[in-house]
Amino acid sequence: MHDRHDFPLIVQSDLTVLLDESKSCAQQAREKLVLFTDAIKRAGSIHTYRMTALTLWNAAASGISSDDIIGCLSEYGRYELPFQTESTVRKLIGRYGKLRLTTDAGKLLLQGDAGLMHELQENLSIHEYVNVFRQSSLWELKENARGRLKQELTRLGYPVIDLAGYHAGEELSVRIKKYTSQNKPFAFRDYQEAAVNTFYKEGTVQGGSGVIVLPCGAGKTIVGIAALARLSRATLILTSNSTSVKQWKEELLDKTTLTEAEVGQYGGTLKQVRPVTIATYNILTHRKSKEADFSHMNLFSERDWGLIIYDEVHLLPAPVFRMTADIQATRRLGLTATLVREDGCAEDVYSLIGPKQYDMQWKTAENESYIAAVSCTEIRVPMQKEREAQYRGANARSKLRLAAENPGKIPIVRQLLQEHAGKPTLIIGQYLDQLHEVAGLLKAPLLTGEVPQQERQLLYDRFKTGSISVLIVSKVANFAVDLPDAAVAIQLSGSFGSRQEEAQRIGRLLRPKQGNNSAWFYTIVTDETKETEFAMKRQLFMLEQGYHYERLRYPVEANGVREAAAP
DNA sequence: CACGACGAAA
DNA sequence: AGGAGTTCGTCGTG
Repeated sequence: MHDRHDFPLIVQSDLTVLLDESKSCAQQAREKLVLFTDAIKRAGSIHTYRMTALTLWNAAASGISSDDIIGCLSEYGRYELPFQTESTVRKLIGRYGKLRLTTDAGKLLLQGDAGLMHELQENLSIHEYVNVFRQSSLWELKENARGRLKQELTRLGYPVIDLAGYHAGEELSVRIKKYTSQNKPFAFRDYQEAAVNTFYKEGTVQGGSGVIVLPCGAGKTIVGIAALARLSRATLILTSNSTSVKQWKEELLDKTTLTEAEVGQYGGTLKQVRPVTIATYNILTHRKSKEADFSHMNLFSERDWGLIIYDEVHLLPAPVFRMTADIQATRRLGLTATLVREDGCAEDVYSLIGPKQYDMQWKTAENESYIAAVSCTEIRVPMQKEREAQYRGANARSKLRLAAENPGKIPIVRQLLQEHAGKPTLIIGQYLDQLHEVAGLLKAPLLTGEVPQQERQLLYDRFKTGSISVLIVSKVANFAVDLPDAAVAIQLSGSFGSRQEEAQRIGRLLRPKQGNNSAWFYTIVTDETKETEFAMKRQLFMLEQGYHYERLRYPVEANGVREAAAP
């Protein structure tokens, strides 16, 4: 075999794949790799990706074959594939499509490969969902088993293709407007149209439930609206917070022929159940006391919904999964910028909402100028000399905080502000103490959870018009949908390895920009502390999306911060 | 009755 | 492994 030491992939026998970024073709390899893996680690230029049953089935659901995967691994692999890797991949991908849920004469059936189903019959956990084992390749299921059986089989390692169909739901007359309320021409972008086409194939039972993954700022709401209009049925929209509820309503009224009287908000003091109803996950899971039922879950049955949209499906709470298991005959559309869940419920999203139907790499959206080009930089500053001893003596949890609140970060912030003077800039942090201090030093306004809505609006407006160019924000910024976009974001501290958080924060920068469509994201961490590790974990998602973090170190001399090379 | 303040929950 | 934010519902006040 000729020398392949310059090839970027190293495939390991535990189904992890190392990508060496420094090799040629690494970017090409990554583009293919991310279609069937998750990113799990980064150490220097070596990125670790992993194939799991779930990543492989999601790949299979979007039309990728074993040959494509084996082909990619062999083409870019430095060594021959380890023993059994190929067969394991083929085995897992092969399971996709082996089991199908169907209906016949009103009965729910599981059909498939006789050998496999014979084997599964040994699993006692399956029996409670089965009415009659008619044949080894055909089981008649209990009426309410559809969701829970899928969940159980997925857990056992066998995905089910659900072809049991959907009930139509209450009809609703709705069309997309050619011109928005402000008389601007409106049309779907190609990828939005394509996403909806995969989700809903007229006259078939395929699609109809699943997840569409699009970058922040690529118009997920618009995709939801397109699906709603395509189906023209009563729709329940679930989302993460009340700002987002308002935003959905505004978009619906702006882009469709739906009237005020047809769109209801369910939450707070308003409990409207209308042909299109928007609610938060929070209210669904709210109970009066620990023992009481989830009384608001009735919302699922209060109308004959033809479609349920799960916005930010990566945030979906456990009780809503349970409810969703019971309504598998209703079409379901999940929307998200990232399928990554830190709580391990990705499997439930797959089995109960549906497989991934469509996704687009953030880098692709950037290349097409749908979103701004963000350059990401991690800046490492040393721990202040006088704090080093304190840091060493501290316990694990105060260590992180000491590192995060390192005052040595402040001069860097000043320098970055100078570099990007005049551009709308967000300074984002995790600890209120630190943020208050920075706000005082920089004489910039601070937005936290305790700032009343009115005042927030005032700050947003002033930021939008440019009368203030720097805004310091706490975690409110993670989900405040109406926070204006910025061109520069500086992250002073962030929470433990939350990829979602990093993605949300960068999402703030993505709206296309005037001029050369550029934006900058800086994350400042204290060198040689736990904080760098956390930062690395947060960056995984963006790395998976093809973003590259530049890394700078700021050496300190006796008299302070030395000038570093401009990024 | 409308509204804001407050505590509890997850 | 933790801090911050959000939301609901209740209670007190004008």
